[in-house]
Amino acid sequence: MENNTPVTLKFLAEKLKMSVSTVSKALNDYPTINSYTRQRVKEMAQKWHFTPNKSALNLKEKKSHIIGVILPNLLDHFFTKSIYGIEQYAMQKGYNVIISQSYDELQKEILLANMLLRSRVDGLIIAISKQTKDFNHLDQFEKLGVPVVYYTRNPSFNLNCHKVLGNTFQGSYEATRFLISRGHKRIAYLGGPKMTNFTHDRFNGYINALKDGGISFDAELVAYTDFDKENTINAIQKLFMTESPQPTALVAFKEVIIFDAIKYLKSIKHPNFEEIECIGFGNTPFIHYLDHPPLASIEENPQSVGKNAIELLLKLINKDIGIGDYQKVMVDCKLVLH
Amino acid sequence: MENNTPVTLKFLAEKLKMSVSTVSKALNDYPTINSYTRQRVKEMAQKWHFTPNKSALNLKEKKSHIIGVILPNLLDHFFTKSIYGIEQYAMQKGYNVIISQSYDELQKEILLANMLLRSRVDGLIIAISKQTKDFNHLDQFEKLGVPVVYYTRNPSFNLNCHKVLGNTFQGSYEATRFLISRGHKRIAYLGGPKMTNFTHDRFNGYINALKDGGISFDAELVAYTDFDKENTINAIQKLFMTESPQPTALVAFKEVIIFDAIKYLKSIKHPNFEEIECIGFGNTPFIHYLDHPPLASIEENPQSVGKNAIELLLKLINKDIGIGDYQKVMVDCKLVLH
DNA sequence: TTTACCGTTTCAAACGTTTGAAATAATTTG
DNA sequence: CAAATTATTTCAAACGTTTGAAACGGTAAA
Repeated sequence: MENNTPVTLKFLAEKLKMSVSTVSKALNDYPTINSYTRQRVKEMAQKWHFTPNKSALNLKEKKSHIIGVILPNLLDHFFTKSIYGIEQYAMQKGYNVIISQSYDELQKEILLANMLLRSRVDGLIIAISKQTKDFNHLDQFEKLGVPVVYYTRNPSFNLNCHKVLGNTFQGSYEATRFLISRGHKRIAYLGGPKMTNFTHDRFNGYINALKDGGISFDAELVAYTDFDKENTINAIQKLFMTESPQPTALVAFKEVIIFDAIKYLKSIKHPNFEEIECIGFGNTPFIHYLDHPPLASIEENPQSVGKNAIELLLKLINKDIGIGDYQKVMVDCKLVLH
Repeated sequence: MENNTPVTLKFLAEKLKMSVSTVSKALNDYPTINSYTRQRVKEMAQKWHFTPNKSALNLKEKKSHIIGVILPNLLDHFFTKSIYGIEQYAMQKGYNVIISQSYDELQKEILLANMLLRSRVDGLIIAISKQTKDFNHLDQFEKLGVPVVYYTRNPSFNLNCHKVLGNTFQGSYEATRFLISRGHKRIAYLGGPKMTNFTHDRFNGYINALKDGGISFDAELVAYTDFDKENTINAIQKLFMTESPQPTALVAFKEVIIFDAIKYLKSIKHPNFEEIECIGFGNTPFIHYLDHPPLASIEENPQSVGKNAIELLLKLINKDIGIGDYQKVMVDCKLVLH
């Protein structure tokens, strides 16, 4: 409008008839700069809406001020909400966030990781794909000094890495205890893909709750699936189409899986599917439209998980924490009744 | 690993005992460079995994290679899917995408717009909030030569701007015709927030379909709402709690609104809510879990809308199209039966 | 008057790239 | 064999910022 020459330090310096370095130092509050000069510079900068050129700064500081985020997909509300926590905090600290989806495919994840590495991101936050068992494509980040924070999903074997996880043990413990308190004796457990440890903790929460509640464990009440409907149906068949006494309640590793389960039981006209009380991880807004909504949801506080992940990552980037000093952050879950 | 000095042009030049400019020109296929030299340079670059430093390039080219995207939220699957179209194409062309959510609030949108402008994005793609009536915060982009593409949501009055829209006229026309073909005589129309024109086109599609189908228009069959449940209930009351003959079908500006409608009708035990045939915009994966799913969905092809938006934006950034030569792109909808 | 020492400002190099102009090397021409 | 021409490489400036070192003007001490 007024002028189309870019407002740079040089521009301000010419207006003020002083050198570029004086202007720079004045804006950065160098003590050697005369306070009157500093004031004049700041006024001029404000008047012209000066903003330091990020590319120049990046070049100088050898940083990109970009954080890479890889997650399986954006259709899962957990991830969508966690992004809000990440973006909010990153933006505040002057970082930009690049979000990319692996669609739970290892090949795609590798491609994205390489892409982000080439983009020279300053750090990476990742929820690994369900296929990821090998971590070469992620280890290269740390080798180059780029910190990586694993969030939500975490390799089952003891990998040395920074992680931010939902306290799924506590989540399924509470859910199971709640079901026990409602009088259930036969509570089924439906677990997720075995390759990521998020199954493991949930299962232990269930087991411990049973023990503490004085109910003996029955392996027939446990089945596994993933995000594939067919596998879910198989699992449901294992749990509900047996000779032994049927389960009257269900704890599932993901709430959406319960929807598939109920739909299937309904389709085969399972005699008392309406009475089965289900609780799963997640808190889908959609739930209220269902005729047979789950009894409760385990709210995973995705926003908090996201915020913790970015907070940790920034500490690593700023070397407040050593890259080899591996951290583990747990975020509690909360049982939400409907 | 092998070495921690950064792989730059200078680094390669020293290895090859030639000047930085030769290396640069060889990599950029300058015809003045000897082909043998070029080959040697390229081999060396490959060997050391050379990638040009983006910050340096950005500084030189006076670009950020960042595209800003502002959208109301990520919980709506339309937006989530449209992002995929945007990101995919942008990444391919060497651009990064910053996504931010306005939560349909004008104040937040203004904040984000200013933030992105200060971040020196090369272009902006925006789905305006439902509160946006004034465009100062967006006009400043074009004034500074930063192109803006409005997508999906478009100001109702005739604003000169670049837009990529779903062909909602065609979408609701087809939906209405389909309902007529199934014998419906009283088809209600439930529209959305009036401030954005996306209501307008949909309504016209409905009207024209009625006309072409030989059904006379009845103002009593039209009501408006937004994303607020209470307003939806009011609208449903207007449509379904009257003396005059009840509607037997419904066309809604958003599919999720239908869920609220059905839920309400069910809760008040509306005598024949199960027979009402509904069609809305959107194609929610969730639909299959409902006991009374809509008859059909109007698929808006969000991915294609996103892709068209970023394609147009990049053309504007590269000045293949003049910033003042306003473009309008329409993406057809498709009726999906369930 | 010279020297020393402030407080303040400016110089100059650096970050990694591109690119027109200038310099050099190689080849052809007369 | 010198001159002209062409092919190839290098120089140097620029993009906008930061920052240690050098320079400046002024005052105080010797």
